[in-house]
Amino acid sequence: MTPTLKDVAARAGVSTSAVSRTFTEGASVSLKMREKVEKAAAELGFRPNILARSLTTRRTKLIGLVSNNFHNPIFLEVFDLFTRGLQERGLRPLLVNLSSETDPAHSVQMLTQYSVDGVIVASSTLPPAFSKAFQDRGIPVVNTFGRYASSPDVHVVGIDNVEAGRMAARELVARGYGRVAFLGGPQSATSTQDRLLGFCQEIAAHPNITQTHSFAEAYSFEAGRAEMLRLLKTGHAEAYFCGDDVLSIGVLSAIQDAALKVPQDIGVIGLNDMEMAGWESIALTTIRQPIRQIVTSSVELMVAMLAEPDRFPEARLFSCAVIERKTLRPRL
Amino acid sequence: MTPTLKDVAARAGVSTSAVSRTFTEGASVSLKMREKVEKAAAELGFRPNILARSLTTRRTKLIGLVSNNFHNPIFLEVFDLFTRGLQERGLRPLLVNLSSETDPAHSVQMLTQYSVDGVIVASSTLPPAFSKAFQDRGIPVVNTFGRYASSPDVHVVGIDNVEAGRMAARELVARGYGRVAFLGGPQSATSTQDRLLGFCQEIAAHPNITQTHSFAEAYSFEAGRAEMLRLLKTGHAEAYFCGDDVLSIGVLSAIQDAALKVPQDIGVIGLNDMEMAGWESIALTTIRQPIRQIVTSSVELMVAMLAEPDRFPEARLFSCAVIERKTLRPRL
DNA sequence: TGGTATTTTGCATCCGGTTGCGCGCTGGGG
DNA sequence: CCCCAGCGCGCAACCGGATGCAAAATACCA
Repeated sequence: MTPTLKDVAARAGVSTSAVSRTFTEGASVSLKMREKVEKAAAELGFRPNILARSLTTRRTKLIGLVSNNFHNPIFLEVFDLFTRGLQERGLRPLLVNLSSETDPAHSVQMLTQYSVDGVIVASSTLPPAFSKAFQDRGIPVVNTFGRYASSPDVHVVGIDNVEAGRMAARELVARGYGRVAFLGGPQSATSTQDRLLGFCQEIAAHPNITQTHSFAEAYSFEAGRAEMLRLLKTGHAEAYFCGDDVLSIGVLSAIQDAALKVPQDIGVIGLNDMEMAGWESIALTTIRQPIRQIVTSSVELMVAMLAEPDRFPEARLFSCAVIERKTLRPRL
Repeated sequence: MTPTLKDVAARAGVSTSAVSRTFTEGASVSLKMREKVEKAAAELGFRPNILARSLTTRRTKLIGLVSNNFHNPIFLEVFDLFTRGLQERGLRPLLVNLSSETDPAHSVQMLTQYSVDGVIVASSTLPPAFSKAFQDRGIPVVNTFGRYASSPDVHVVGIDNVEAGRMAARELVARGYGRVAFLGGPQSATSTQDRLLGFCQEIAAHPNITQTHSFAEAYSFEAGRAEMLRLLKTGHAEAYFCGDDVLSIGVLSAIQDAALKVPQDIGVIGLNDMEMAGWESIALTTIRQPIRQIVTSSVELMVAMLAEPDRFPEARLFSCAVIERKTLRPRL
């Protein structure tokens, strides 16, 4: 069907090695030979089969892109940036959706069966042990949005979630809220844990402010909305720091249902600054996580690891910033 | 590093063929042999290398998943459903983002270099010729969200966009709007063209209703908002059929900016029924496109084509339904 | 022009598996 | 007990391409 090395070699009247070499960067081929081969190849429409090549080169240029977050719109942006970044560098994302796959170990196996050159784990809700499993198999890993402290053996790119929690708390304090709360994502997510930690630390420094917290079941609109509806029944705080924008938007929806006003009755601050947060009908005050930089940096780190596999594990943390819109009352 | 057939064969004291056969479905192996091999394989943690295998079997189980729509949240849902559907059937999505890649022909080449078993083109803004390029290379293609009429040589799964356009028009007519408009996505998208066509057809049957139309530059919030802001300056219609929900939401935002009320001053009906359309703060009246069925059906069609490559091209069209919320005034 | 240094080239082997073919073994029927 | 059928196994070739090595071709220099 598709032409092979052999076909090209036959047509050009040269050995297969010669053909192979013209398609191998840095191989020794005379100009005359190259021209002859390229002509024959062009006529046949030949392109080397990367999978066959990978058998000897041990490079597939396949990168496993693993995530379990397919319900948060911010991840569409993440996938967009990842796929483009990888493509620009000649790498190909093999997408793995862990939402349904019961056993993560299974996808470790699968990705090794496909000889991926590396794996990017884009999630803060997957346990660090998962990322480590690849490492143990000798596969370079980058854990994007991961926790940096607990796993010094895996590369991490993201933000300092503890600091983000503090930042949110400082913002609520600055606006004079007396009863504040954290409404996090899944409690098992390291990002949730860290944001809560930072939040509590900061609030603790202000004895006159009371703090409570609870968790939504997922980083999703529905989960945020459901949790807030529950809270509204039992009495609520003056302001909420939500672990994520999409969660915040769910929360806003619940508040609206209860015929309460934001920011007059309740304040809300999110985290991420997804595109939607800026839409007029939402206008969410939030903490911007520099998604673009995080993803770009993750790709660059992956490329660096491919060149130098024994690279020492590294954490790349980016700083966040408060984006003020209309869901918190003014600073005092 | 990772154990190979040979290693297992050596440890089990059998030929490599025997090992290969125990891992090949339907091959002839005695029970005793199978046990011996499986024991050795388990001890070594052996899994056959799918890429090497593919050289002879000519099956990679890799499916190219091509799209250029990474800004419409509905596509996160689409990717979620696709990846899960493919995974459940042992297929692996190789994701291709065509937004940045200038030359689509390049990705045709790339996907053939990776010997993908099939390609799913999930887009209505890519020209049918693109899907056909795979067909011509002998690669099974499914064009999800494609246009069924113009390309009887490529499998298409989606909706009848002309009918969807009619449906929207009927809805506006039923609510007594006198000056209606279509605000479509990119004019080059077949979906836009067809929806406009149906819309015009239906309105034409009502001589007392006037109709205009214009196009946003992309299926995105910003594009919809920008186009509506422009329209508001030059005088606007009573109701708009937007080619997509995310476009509609952009339109709603623009209307809000102009201090106009929906549905009192302007009516809006979208298309898709993305999750967000149901959120309280948006409450978009829209035409539901059965995304789940479309994607599931696309995957099933792909599986069928893998089993029977010469299958006759087929169009699978699903019907839509109006979901009434709060952006159109009541029926008369 | 001869001789050596340097490229280029082809041969053969290998990457990790699969598979057609033929042989040996087992088993059942006569 | 013999014969033949049929299953199970190993041998060897092959999938598409990369590469070490040595031979061949070219370049360089005196």
